[in-house]
Amino acid sequence: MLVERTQNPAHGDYSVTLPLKLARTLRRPPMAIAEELATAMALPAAFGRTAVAPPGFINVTLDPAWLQAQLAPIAEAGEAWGRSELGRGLRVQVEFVSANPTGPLLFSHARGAVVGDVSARILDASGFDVQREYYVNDQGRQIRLLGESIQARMLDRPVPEGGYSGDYVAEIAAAARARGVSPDPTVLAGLGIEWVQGRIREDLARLGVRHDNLFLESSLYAGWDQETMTKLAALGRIVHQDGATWFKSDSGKDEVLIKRDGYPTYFWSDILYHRDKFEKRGFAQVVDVWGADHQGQVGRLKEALSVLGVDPDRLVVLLVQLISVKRGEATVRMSRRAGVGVSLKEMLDEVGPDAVRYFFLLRSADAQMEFDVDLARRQSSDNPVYYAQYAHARLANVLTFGAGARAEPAMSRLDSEWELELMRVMLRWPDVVREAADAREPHRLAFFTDELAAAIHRFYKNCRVVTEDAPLTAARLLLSRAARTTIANALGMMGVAAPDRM
RNA sequence: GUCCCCGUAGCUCAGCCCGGAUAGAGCACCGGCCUCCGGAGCCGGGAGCACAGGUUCAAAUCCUGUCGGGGACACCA
Repeated sequence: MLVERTQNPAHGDYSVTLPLKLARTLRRPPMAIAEELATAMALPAAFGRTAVAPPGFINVTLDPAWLQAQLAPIAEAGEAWGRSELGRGLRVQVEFVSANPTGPLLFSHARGAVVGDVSARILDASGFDVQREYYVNDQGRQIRLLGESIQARMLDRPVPEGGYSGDYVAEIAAAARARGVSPDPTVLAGLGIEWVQGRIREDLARLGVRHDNLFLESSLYAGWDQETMTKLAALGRIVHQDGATWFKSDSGKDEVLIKRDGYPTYFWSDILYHRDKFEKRGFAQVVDVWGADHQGQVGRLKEALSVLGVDPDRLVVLLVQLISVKRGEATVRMSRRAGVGVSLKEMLDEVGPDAVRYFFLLRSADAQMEFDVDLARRQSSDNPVYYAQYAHARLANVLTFGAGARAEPAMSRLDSEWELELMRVMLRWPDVVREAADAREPHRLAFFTDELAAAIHRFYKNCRVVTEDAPLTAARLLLSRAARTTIANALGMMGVAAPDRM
């Protein structure tokens, strides 16, 4: 039987639409079915009353006494409130950011960083064994160009075609000179990668993002490549043509694996890398967070995995849509490839990590978005993140204020619309986490948090917590503790601070 | 030409996967609220499902098409 939440609280907490769906097959009026079903239903004690409403809904309402009885356990559970073991310790990897180590992170990378990080936090809270990985393209043309660019800088030569020319290149060159490193492009590339990775780690740390593992692309070519190539050849999937090595696809559109110049394509390294995740390291599931501009690569990678005997459904690719940054009247579209735009560091300086995270989480990953820098800066105190943080700070404050109270809480007196509404909202928290995990949609956390904060503010404004009435005060303090626990956990799962004062 | 994402209030976005009862939020705008736990707040107000068909008792939600915006279709990364 389908039970769903009502949109309108006046209709109760849950509704059953089965009578409407049965009307045709039973050839009876839906209202009559509803009446009969409502009488026959055996409901758990949590439900107070049921009502039948036209054209054939059965509405059920949670019993206030049941709601009130949930508060103490929530406050008691603390950080555990909302966590579950639904994942049963299944090994899952979330791979995100993975930007080439050829320059500092751009603001556009931050969206994937936040989506990946919070996805990992959600899976972790749901009882999965999560590893966060960063894949480092530490070889190939771009890395050679990085080395040559640093060399050019050291020797005061022009930057090579397609090379890198940012200030950081000069910094690396200066550091190399200071350390007496010889101007050899290969050595300098290694130095450059090290420097850039350090800088990336720094920026991510400021954003509250960390990885458990760095995986080097170069490690894929120590035998794993031959082994995989042999396997594909045995499967009849390898074709040599025009001096290159191709993957024979069922789509009719073959793809190059090894170029005529002997270097591997990204497709080839992707195959090796993902086969490594599943076959060598044994992850049950892998979540990749990619920019939308890589969308075309999902299908071919899954086909290759499938050919190699890996169930492609074990790989989930979250495609994060591109963002544009608006400054004044100018809008700059940012793509990973464009290589131009605002640096992450700059944006962290301007807006702060909490606002950046919350702002990204207030959009679903598959929607393009525009980030208005001037707005984010100018109206920082109106930013939704402060609304949520303030709700937490208010509760922290009132709990301190009422700390001395000693009385048996009169739970049944928490019966105003604001108190009951706050309980209803906070009790949804475990469902929100589960749904966010199932759907891989971190943004659900932010929308829930916003709703919870609103319920907290309304409760606070309409129900004075600390009064002469000791039993009522005790009950409202307990409600405040449960609400604070919930919003602290929600903010925490998003990696956003939950301050006691602000 | 083919494929993917998007089109909901003046602006930025939820809701669509899994169809239900007056479609939500923030910002902006208008009007109220500080003798009392923090006014970064609360209360009230106007305004919207791109378009056209179809399926259904019921469509923002499912299907088809059209029109817009973005992205992808390399021996680039």
